[in-house]
Amino acid sequence: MAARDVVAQQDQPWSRRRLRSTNERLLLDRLRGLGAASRAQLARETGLSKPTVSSALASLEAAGLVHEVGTHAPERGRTAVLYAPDPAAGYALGVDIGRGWLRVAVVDLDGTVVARSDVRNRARASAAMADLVVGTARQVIGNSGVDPAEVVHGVVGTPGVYDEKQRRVRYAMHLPGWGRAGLFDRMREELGVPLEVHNDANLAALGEYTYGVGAGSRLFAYILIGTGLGMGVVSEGRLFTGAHGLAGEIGFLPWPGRQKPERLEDAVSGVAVVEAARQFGMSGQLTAKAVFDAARQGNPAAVRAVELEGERIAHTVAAAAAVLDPDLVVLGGGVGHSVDLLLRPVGEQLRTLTPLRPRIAPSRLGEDAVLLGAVATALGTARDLVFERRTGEGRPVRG
Amino acid sequence: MAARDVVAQQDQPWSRRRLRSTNERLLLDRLRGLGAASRAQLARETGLSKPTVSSALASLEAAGLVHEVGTHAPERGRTAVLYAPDPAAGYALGVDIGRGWLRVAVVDLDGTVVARSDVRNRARASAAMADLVVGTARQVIGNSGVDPAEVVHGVVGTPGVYDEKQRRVRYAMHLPGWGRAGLFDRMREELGVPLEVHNDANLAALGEYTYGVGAGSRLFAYILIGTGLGMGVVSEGRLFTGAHGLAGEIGFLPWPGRQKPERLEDAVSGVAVVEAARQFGMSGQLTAKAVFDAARQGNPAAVRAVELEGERIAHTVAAAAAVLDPDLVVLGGGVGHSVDLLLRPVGEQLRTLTPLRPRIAPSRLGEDAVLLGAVATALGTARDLVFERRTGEGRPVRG
DNA sequence: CCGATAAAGTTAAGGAGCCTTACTAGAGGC
DNA sequence: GCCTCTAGTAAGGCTCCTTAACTTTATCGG
Repeated sequence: MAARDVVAQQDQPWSRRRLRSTNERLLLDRLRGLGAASRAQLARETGLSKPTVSSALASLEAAGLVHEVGTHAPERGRTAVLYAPDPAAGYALGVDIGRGWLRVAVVDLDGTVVARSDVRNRARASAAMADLVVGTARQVIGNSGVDPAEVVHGVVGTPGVYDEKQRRVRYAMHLPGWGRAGLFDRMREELGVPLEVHNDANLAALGEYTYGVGAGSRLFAYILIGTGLGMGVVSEGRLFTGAHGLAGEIGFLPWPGRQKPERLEDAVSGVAVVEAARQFGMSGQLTAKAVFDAARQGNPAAVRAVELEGERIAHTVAAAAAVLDPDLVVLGGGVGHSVDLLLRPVGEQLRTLTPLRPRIAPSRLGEDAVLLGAVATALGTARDLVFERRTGEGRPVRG
Repeated sequence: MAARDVVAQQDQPWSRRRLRSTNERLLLDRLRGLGAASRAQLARETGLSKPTVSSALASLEAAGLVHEVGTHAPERGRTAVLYAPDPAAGYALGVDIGRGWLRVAVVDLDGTVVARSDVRNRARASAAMADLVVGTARQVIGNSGVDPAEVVHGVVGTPGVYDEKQRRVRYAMHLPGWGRAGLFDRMREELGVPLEVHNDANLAALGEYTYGVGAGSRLFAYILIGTGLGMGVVSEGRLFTGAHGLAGEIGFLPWPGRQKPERLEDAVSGVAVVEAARQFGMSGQLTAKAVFDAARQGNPAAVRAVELEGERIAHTVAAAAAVLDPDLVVLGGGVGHSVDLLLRPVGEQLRTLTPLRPRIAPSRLGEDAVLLGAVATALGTARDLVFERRTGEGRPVRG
């Protein structure tokens, strides 16, 4: 969304006002990259002249986006005054609505988590779940000691796809009633924070890209295997969403299963592992985790079930590799703990399926991937918002 | 490539020189969109002031990028002088190297084809093929009457993937020796035109997006079915290439064929249609075209072969749809003429494979898709180049 | 035919914001 | 104490944008 605004602006004319704004933005971004820097250093790095840097930095300081943060003594010569972005100039909210857990975090503009809460999600009705989200978010903001008005943006991760026009979630098979219209509007209203809604696998991909093993990848795919099955794709640092936000809905991949075509999601998700294990002879109260644990102990039925799961994931990876050409595929979600068991069978099967062999790695963030992705996304928008409102306060606007 | 430069520039500081340059660029682009416009009209549309538009337009005219093109009488008031981009300010070269045909076109900056030649490609050795390309390109430029130095950029479409580092084509299975290093360097040198090399399916996608049925699609996939099998993906108007330029190499899709896993390319390409027809009982000297023609006449073996081909294509489309979420899939290439026969079986099979059902359409450009894609790509870069060299000639450069 | 109106385009004045140059400030080395 | 080196400031100039007023050229209505 923020990115689209920038693109739209490129058709606008360039007056000196825009020039100044762009240079201030350049300095702020550079400062975030460096952590802290002197005016002279910024001038060298950006190519701007020293006076320009001084004046732009003064504006940023007046707007409260930047502040002095210490000094640095060069080998010889006058000591420099260091500036850094003010992390307290605004805050962002991240929410991960999972079937089992609800996670909420508030971060400052540096991306540091200032408050967080993970609560079991026992709500069955969608209204109760919305209430839980709002309540927990209020509580986290309260605990953080941050003025609620300073939480300028929030991002929510949920299964399914958010339809901007109908203002509701679609394709959230595992959350009954969650597709009702108006749910998120109510949450926005009660919370008083703008909320952006994204698919959980997409956010997990962004999280893993920003804070995890995906860093620096040109094209990277995150496969979320849990109750459901999803994939998020990050291309050149930006989320790849497709025409209707359905990109990566690999639950819909054709899968050569039985006579009647079966959805891949049903063949790969946690439920399928349990089903396979049962078919191979395991019995009792099984969960996916239990099957993986048994396989680690050497239980033959469990080993065969895991082997089969590996083959199925390999099929998914092979399809994604042929279409997208990723340089890295990360496996995460519920099976995240068990990726060590899966890597070998996936790799072996992949060799028989396709000559393409992207690097495959387990998630580094584990259960936090979705939340951190939400936080990273919200942070990006929050930084934009805080920067944009600067002008209005700092100086009078004239035509 | 041009797009990447723009991104890189965004980290550079914005001085006054850049300001002017950006506004001139804005005006030129707007002018291309409108075809022709008066200064007052441009001022209204861009938001720039009238004096600024006058002065920037004068610079552009001095640089030869823009010229007066007529007048327009408003309902009342003084008649306006109309300006338009000068199409003769530079030229671009497009080349489609296919196994059967070599196509070359020269276009002016408006995108109008000023000369074109299609020749049979009978060369078997790669060196002969390179010579044929250079010879034909020279001839087309000669016929166009354009000064060869004014052909500022060229784009070549070929099967396979061009490796920028090794400076050679890879994965061009159907062109023996075509992967040799130095081939394109020699062509560049002998022709004296910078040549960019791209995968043919990718260019076809871009061509169909720019001039064909793909116009305005948010995410669109072009499936090229001919001697080989390839897919090009255009996302938000830009080519989607993946991490190593292999995106859309759907020849590598896993395909539930026989006992031994078979490459999808072998199952879907033209050769496979012939093979299937033979298996179903046809005989004689068969080509893919012959099979399709026979099917149109009602030959049962041919009909079954076409049916099977439809199922295979449906499998491809289903996989692409689940991963990419396109709003449009175009079928083109050698089977382009026969898409009418395929649409029904593809649609039917797709219904059984996946709930996702992107719009499927035949190519509008047919055999010209690759060439027009090459031309469109070259045109973009040529416009950039011509705009950039303007400064050097028009005015002295000062720090 | 002549003034009113309207649109296109130019001229002139003013100002925003950048750069360069030249300076001051402060820290170490000899 | 003086030299050198780096950080930062001050002054002046240049570019290029905007606003506002003006000129030019067309139509319309009397």
